[in-house]
Amino acid sequence: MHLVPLDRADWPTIDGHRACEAIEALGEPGDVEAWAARFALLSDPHRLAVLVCVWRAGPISVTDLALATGMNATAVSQALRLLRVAGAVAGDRDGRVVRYRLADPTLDQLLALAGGQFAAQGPTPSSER
Amino acid sequence: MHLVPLDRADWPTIDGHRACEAIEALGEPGDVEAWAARFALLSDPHRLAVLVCVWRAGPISVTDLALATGMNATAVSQALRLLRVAGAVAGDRDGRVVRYRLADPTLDQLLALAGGQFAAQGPTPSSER
DNA sequence: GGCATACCTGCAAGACTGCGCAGGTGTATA
DNA sequence: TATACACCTGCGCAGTCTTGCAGGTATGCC
Repeated sequence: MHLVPLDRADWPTIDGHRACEAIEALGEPGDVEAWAARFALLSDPHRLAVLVCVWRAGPISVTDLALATGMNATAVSQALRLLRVAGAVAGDRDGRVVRYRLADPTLDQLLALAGGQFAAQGPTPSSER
Repeated sequence: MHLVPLDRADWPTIDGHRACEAIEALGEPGDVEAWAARFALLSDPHRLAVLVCVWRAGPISVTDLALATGMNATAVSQALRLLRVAGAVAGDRDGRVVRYRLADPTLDQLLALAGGQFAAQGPTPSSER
C-alpha cells in the first residue's frame, strides 16, 4: 500500500502507514485546491459580510449592501465581482438596479453552519425567514 | 425599525427594509470577523492539505505530514504553528516526535461538509473511521 | 435628446502572507 | 557525555490581495 510518489520515496518517515492514510485522505489534488479557493472567498471580513447580507437579506442591491456593511460602493462592487466570477452569487437586473442572490447551494450550507452561531443567536424576527 | 447607524443615515438606499434586514443578519461585528478568520485558516491549499491529513489520518507527525503533502518540513511546521495558535490543532509529544490532532470540533463539521465531496468519494477503507 | 443615477472596470499604492534558510531547543541513543 | 534526530523559531524575499481613485457603460426620467 505504497501511495507515496516515487520522487518522495526516500523521504524520512515516522509511521509509514499514517502517511499513506494521509495521502489517501487528500484524494485528487485539485479537490483540495478547489475547496481552498472556496474558503478563500469567505476569508475576507468585508467580503464575508457582503455574502452574509446577500444570503440572509435575499435579493439586494449594491447600494443597500454598501449601506448595511458601511463599505464604499466601489468596494462592494469589487467584492461582488469576485463572488460572481466564482459562481457564489448571481445578479438580476431590474431597471438600473442589480439585485444579487446566492447562487451556490454548498455555500448556503457553509453559511448555515457559521450562521447558526452568529446570526440565529440575534433577535430572529420570525423563525428562519 | 431603523438599524442604520447615524453616520450612515444620509446614505442613499434602494430598499430600506432590505438594508435593515442585512444589518440584522450581520449581528455583532466581531462574529463575522471571527468566522472570516476561521475561513482564512482554510484558504491556503497547503495549509488545508495539512489540516485534512491531520483530520483523517489521526494523530500524525510533522515528518509524515511533509511526506504526505510533499511540502518542506519547515513549511509544515509553519502551517501547524498558525493552526495551533488558532486552536485548530493540538500536538502531543511522544519522545522526540510530536503528533498532531484536530482540536476544534467546529472545524470537524466544516471539513466533513467539504470532505463529503473530496474525501469520502475515494476508496473509504471502513465507513467514517 | 439631455441629465442623473446605479453599477462596472483598469490602474497603482499599500499591506499582508507564505516560503525557505539559518540557527536554536529538547529528546533518545551510543 | 557526545552525537543524531525531530521539531520549533526569527529573518528577509517574493508573490498576492485589497483598496481607492478615475473613468466608462447602461438605464430611467425630464
